[in-house]
Amino acid sequence: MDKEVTIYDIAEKLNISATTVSRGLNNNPVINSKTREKIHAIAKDLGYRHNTIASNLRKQQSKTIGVLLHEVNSNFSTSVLAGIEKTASAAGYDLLIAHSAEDSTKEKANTKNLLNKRVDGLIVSLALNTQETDHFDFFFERKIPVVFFDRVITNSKCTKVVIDNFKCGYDATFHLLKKGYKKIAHITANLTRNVYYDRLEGYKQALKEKKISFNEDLVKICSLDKEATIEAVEELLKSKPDAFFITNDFAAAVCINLLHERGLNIPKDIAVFGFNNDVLCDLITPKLSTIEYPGMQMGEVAAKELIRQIKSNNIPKKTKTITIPSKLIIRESA
Amino acid sequence: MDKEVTIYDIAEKLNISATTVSRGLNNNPVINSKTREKIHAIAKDLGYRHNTIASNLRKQQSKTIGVLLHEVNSNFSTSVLAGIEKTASAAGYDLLIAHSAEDSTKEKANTKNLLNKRVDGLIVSLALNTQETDHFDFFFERKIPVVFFDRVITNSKCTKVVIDNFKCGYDATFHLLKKGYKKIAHITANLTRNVYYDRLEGYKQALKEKKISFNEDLVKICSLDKEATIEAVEELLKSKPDAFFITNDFAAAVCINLLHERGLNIPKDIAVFGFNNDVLCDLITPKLSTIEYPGMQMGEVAAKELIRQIKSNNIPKKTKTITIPSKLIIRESA
DNA sequence: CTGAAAGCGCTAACAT
DNA sequence: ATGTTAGCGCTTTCAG
Repeated sequence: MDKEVTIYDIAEKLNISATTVSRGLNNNPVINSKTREKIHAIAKDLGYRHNTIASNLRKQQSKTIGVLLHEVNSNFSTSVLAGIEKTASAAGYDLLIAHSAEDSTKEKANTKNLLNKRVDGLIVSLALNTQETDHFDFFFERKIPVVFFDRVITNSKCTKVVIDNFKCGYDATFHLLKKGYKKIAHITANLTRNVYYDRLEGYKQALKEKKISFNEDLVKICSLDKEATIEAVEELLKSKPDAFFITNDFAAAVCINLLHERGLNIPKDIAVFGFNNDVLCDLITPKLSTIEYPGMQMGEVAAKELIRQIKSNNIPKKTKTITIPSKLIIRESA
Repeated sequence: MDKEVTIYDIAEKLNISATTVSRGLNNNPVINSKTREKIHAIAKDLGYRHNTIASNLRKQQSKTIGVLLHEVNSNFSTSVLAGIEKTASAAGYDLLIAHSAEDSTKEKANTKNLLNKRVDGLIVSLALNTQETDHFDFFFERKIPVVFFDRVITNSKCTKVVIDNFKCGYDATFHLLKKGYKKIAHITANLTRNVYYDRLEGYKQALKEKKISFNEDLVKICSLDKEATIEAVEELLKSKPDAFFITNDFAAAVCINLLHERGLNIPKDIAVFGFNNDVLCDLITPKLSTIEYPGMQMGEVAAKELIRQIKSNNIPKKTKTITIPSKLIIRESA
């Protein structure tokens, strides 16, 4: 690497102090505007670039937000990411993004790395198999703000941005029941994650209100990818359900394909209800009824709250839950 | 913020020098293993965390790769991102991600920011409306490796990872012609971006070989989002095409929906051919024929090449183009 | 195997 | 309005 130009080089050239140069470059109003202009001119001339690392070391901050995602390769994750990016960059924060690939071990390593990188705050969605969450204690102890979204910690005191998963599970199931479907299969994922647990509880509650007893055989836990979903649907079909409530639109679309192959008509013979309101809902046949799950908004709200906590240096003492509105989107499949 | 523990605190506690502590923490083999263990123990005890910022300042590196995306909210972008992330994190690099939201001005600002942040290298896909590319000169001048992928600079000497867009455009068109379609409409985006330009050239070449004269009225440039696509399809239908070749699967799916609404049978009345091999291709009816566009692999290759250049400190003097294999995926729609 | 000294580039406190 | 001094926390000589 060629020698980098520093503020000292500029100072020397102008016969002034490095301090003045620093102030000039930062447009500190205390500096004579003539001097400031000269500084900027020489800086440009010499090809100076601000050394954010040195500045950050001195200022003891990074102006960077760590984002810990369980997976980046999904529509929902990216919507959230887009929301975070938009809000953070508007406030002058950079994003350091890590993803855990649904692996708790990697999540821990990433947490530590982001801590070392001195991120000013952290936005997290937990990996599927994360059980203990003590790797976040480092942040809590140091009073570095952490905001969880979607897949959140359930026991610890923390800030979380979620949708009302219980209500969504309830509403979807209730909608199916109201339409006359009685034997509703449910495909979902690891119940240690709040999102899936709460939806299942909502499902149960709706059944209860309609005096339908809960049948364990109608519930399948799987990873919601294509193969796992096909397996789950095939298994569930043995119990002859008249509807599927699946906590992921992609998986629901896979299910619809399989039902079509079996010659079933949707929604006449069997209904399918998804979750997320992914773009694909509108593009498949029949169009998928689902729950709107506003990822972009979730990202925006999470980032906004985190930045607020960073700036005010004020972390809520108690659990703070922000609930994003969600709603039923009824299309053709149910 | 509570006072952070530094290597000096550890040194004091053990009555050794900070140098030794530093070496111990970095597992420098020159240090007595007993001493090393003691250092690690105390470090843990005091809640020490490595200060990457200070370390980076001293070492004059950041172990960070800047990623400049034109948009994060798409399946393709995220596949690439996942590929980059996987490769980079395996090699110990962090990702600083910025997106330009298809805006050249934002792209420039991001470039500068990443430069200041001392990223060790840059991976870029250009915004739709970027014309001049002198904002990358800062990197070239400083011999900081830059790898472009997908939407690349066409004139300047640089490293690029692409698919053979010309061939893809040719193959898709040729396939349609071979199947007997003769009046092929083409919907694509801004032709200053190589990807769209090259595909159009491929389209023209295939027509030429089949002695079909190029008809400008059958080509529409648009942003490929839902509204723009609908408008483009409606406009093109006036020319009574018997096939659509659309350079984006999502837009192709929107087109199929619209054609269904018009009561047209696909592929009997009219064919639709997409681009990307998005997951939705398999889920819509009819299943979409398309071009496989391996985003994940593109990301992996781009990151691997960038890291190679960083480590070897060896930037190719001439343009280096890496072409990722792509292929036709024939399903039901064409 | 360990330590002393220096310095990465910047900015904040304290002068003037 | 500008300058002096010091130090953020680490690693890298160089010396023992």
